[in-house]
Amino acid sequence: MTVRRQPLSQTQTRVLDLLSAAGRPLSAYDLLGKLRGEGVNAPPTVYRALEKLVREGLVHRLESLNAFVACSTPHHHDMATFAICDHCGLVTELTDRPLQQQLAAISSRSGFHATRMMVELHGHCAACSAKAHGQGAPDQAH
Amino acid sequence: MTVRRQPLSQTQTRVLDLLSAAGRPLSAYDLLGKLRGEGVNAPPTVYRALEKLVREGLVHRLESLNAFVACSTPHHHDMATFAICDHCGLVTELTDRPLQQQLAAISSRSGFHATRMMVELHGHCAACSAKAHGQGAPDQAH
DNA sequence: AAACGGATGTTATACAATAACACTCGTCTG
DNA sequence: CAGACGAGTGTTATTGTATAACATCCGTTT
Ligand SMILES: [Zn+2]
Ligand SMILES: [Zn+2]
Ligand SMILES: [Zn+2]
Ligand SMILES: [Zn+2]
Repeated sequence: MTVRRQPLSQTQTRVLDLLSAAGRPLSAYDLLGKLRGEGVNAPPTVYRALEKLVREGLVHRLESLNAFVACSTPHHHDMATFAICDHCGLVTELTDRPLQQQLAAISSRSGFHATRMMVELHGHCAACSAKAHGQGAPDQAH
Repeated sequence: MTVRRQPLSQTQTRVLDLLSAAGRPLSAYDLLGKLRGEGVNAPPTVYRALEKLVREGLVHRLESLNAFVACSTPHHHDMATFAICDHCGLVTELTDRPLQQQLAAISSRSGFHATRMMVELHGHCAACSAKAHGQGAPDQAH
């Protein structure tokens, strides 16, 4: 099951690099901000690059944050699972095959055929759970 | 585990009724459109009502659609699972306790403590799958 | 009476995404 | 070679989603 990968354009590469370097989700406008002065001046360019990268499975869109992250292990999956720390903004991409199967099973019980599954968990990461201990500083998303 | 329910205001009741009557997701601006002429003229009022209803567990926000639906079985859950038909717009709220437990288990492997779990499946409902049979009319979201 | 919480109104603004159209460039093709 | 084509981009404008900030109202509490 080899995945054919189209070569990336200048802008697409640049966007992917920025996301990888950030190591956290960035909004399209965050990216646009970083790309101003490099010849990219308007939203459509950024959105088009992101669209391509998502199509290629190199980037995921986090629906609950309106933001994008570089895929941690580009393996061309229709399903992405994320644990999002509402305190420090850390996002961890999880992979769990049984979960994917279970989700497909649950939905198909009602005759549903899933083509795209998104799972986003909000809460607190290990570090922040340890620190906060029930209550503490207000949540932020960086 | 009885859930204390604050009484709803006029506007909150009205928004919930509109969502229930629609039987499908509505955006905040859809709701605002229906409420103009009833004394509601600006987004904040709608968003505040929605915020309250979501807090009370009577309404869910669909992150991947930027829209809201009335909870099919208001049972005050932190977790909601939705199957969204990209063809006809039908949204089905699923409940599966084992899934919730499995998700908690998967995330807690990495020390994550989830407070809110969002699962949204996109694909085709039973009716549309039967009709389309592999390919057919373009998807729409109504 | 004064303070308070909850809801609302109002204006303005920020943030997210797309429409529509023109242009370039490399590749394929007759 | 000329022309068609696809992918990417630039540009301007617009639509859609959500919140900030501040003022008002009202019923309850003290
Ligand atoms: Zn991934
Ligand atoms: Zn954290
Ligand atoms: Zn529900
Ligand atoms: Zn359908």
